[in-house]
Amino acid sequence: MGYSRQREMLLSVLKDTKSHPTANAIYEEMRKRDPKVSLGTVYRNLALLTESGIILRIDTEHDSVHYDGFTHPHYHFVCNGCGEVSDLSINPIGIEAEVEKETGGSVAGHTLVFYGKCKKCK
Amino acid sequence: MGYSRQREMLLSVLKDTKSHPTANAIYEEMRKRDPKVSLGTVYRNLALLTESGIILRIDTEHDSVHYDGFTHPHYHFVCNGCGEVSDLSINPIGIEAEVEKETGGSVAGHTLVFYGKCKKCK
DNA sequence: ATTGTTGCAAATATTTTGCATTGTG
DNA sequence: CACAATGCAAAATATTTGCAACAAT
Repeated sequence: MGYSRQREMLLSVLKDTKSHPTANAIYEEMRKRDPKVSLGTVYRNLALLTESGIILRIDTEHDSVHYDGFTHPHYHFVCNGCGEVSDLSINPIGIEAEVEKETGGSVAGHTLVFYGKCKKCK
Repeated sequence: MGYSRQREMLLSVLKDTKSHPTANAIYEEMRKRDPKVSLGTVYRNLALLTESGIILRIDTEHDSVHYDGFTHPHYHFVCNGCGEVSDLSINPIGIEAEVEKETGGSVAGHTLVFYGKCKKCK
């Protein structure tokens, strides 16, 4: 994976926000800086960066996939009202070894998502 | 939500398997019993049953949404190799109160998904 | 020069919806 | 009968991909 201006731009968009944007929201933001970027490029780079562990994808029960530029291990809270995705600072749980024992496989990571109503929507 | 033959069939398909099928897999299975069922009906019933908490939806980083007829609280393991989704019997974590304190909102539930390689794909 | 990446547009895949019809209470 | 649910097909959404042109090393 070499360098590319668009990939840099995508990363910078993602690092500059706490809003966990969707592919389309990232696309819209990138278009403000360069109206020529294409949605295909956004998806291709999101896939590349996710596979390399440089960014994180967040799958929720609501809309399409959200992305997170903050890779330090952490969890998420999703509001069932407004759909907002926010970071949590609770400590990572340490039960992967237990899961490996139960499954007989190997665990590479896990995602933990809490659902509910945020302060505003409660 | 009244009774319907198709909804019963869907539930029975889901109760009879541990495979956490996708909407389409459920549709195919139902077609074997009644070739007339439509995919729209499957999706409508999956939405209804999920909202009522009668079944569970599982969002993974791989393919489309999986469903689970087993509602007793539990977590999942997804194989990055074959895509198989399996149940875990580890104990539910009790940190929703902590999340409520941090967010100032209310928590209704959470999902915890482990990723890795299963015994076969390892 | 070679290889990776892009923009564009078309193709897939997934999910939702309108509507006339049928099933359930 | 009244209302809910269905089948079908079309629409809306989301994502992936082929390919010729362009950018990076």
